[in-house]
Amino acid sequence: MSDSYHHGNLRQALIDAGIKIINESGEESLSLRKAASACQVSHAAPYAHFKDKDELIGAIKSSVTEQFMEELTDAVNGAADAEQALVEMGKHYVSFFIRKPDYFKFLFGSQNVIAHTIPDKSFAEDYPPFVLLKSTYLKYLKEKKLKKSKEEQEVELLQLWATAHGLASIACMSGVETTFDWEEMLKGDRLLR
Amino acid sequence: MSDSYHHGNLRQALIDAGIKIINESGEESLSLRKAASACQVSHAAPYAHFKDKDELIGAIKSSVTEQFMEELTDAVNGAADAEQALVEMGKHYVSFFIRKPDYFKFLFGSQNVIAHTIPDKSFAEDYPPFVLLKSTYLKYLKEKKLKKSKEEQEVELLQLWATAHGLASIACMSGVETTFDWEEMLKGDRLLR
DNA sequence: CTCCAATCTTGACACTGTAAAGATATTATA
DNA sequence: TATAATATCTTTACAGTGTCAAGATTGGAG
Repeated sequence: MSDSYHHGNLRQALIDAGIKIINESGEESLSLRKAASACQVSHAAPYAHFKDKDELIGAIKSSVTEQFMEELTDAVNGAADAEQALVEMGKHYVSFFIRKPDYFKFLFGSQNVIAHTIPDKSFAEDYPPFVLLKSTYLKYLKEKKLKKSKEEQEVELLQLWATAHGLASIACMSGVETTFDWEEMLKGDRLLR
Repeated sequence: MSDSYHHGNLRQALIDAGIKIINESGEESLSLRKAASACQVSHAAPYAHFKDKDELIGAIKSSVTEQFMEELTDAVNGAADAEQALVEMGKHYVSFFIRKPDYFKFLFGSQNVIAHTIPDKSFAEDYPPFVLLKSTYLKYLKEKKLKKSKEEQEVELLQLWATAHGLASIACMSGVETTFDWEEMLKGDRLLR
């Protein structure tokens, strides 16, 4: 308990410090030494918990992805039916990153989130946001009693994901408020019908 | 002409060296000093041509974007009609980055391409790939004699762009060959009709 | 109580971006 | 053409970075 030498929970503290730094001054200013000193610990202490700077970054990405998933899950659970759940999920997929563009740059920037988050990369079948999208979409098909071939389902799923992800990317890239109308895109026989 | 002290065209040489480094070992391994030494020049020489590392990176991004535009333009010009031009442009938008995932990470990664490429950021109205997409789309509307409101046009344009960009992003992220069917997405009353 | 493994510190190294001061070549000026 | 101004490049220096090695400190298992 004597907290001179042993921090107690340095691993989590480093992750939190990293997130704070990213929020305050962006990813590019995140360094192992800054995170360490934010935890009042020597510059080499992180190496007891992370093999690499990359490993710390991977842990931070997982943590941010959990935040992201929390919002998506809430959006889906709060919807009246599966169709609205799809709409709300897409809306939040985009608006989350518009509110936190630094998160988007961090997650989908230089490195590979998916490779970081999931071990075996069988496309994105294990990537949490995609898993949630897929299950919601399947519920939607059942709800509307729509019969589609596997191929058609894959195309629609990928298109839904790509549209939301592309919008988020474009918005975060340009830094300008994109006046997109997500409902307009989904409805009107465009992506869903 | 005595090429001891003065390089002759160091600015362009640095850009080329940067591109080569990115292609060979990714963006994260690109440093001013490496680019300088690749041009057989001292490590501070770049500062005669670029205020910053950021400024060199901006120049490289412009150069890569030109390459990208070349392929898109060829695709559009080689098409029989405007509809096929739209399809081909989208196809190449994605496949270009699948062939060069490091380019995608570099362009749309940590920094802001659009802010780099164009001075005043009025959304993306000046971003070359978007400009080409827009003109092609308008030609397509005229060709098919389709009347759409300004709002509907904007939604469709943004959706086209987001879909292509999202697919590229997802493909480059996961690192896995995405078996997407671009034509399937565009045709079949999905994005175009 | 002792010993071991986990955790943390200290010191060192190579590499980075960038600034300042000086050297050299090119261009403009007179 | 001679000289001055400017652009280009080198050298030196410094703070910050990731990472490693060696040692100090601690909590816990036996």
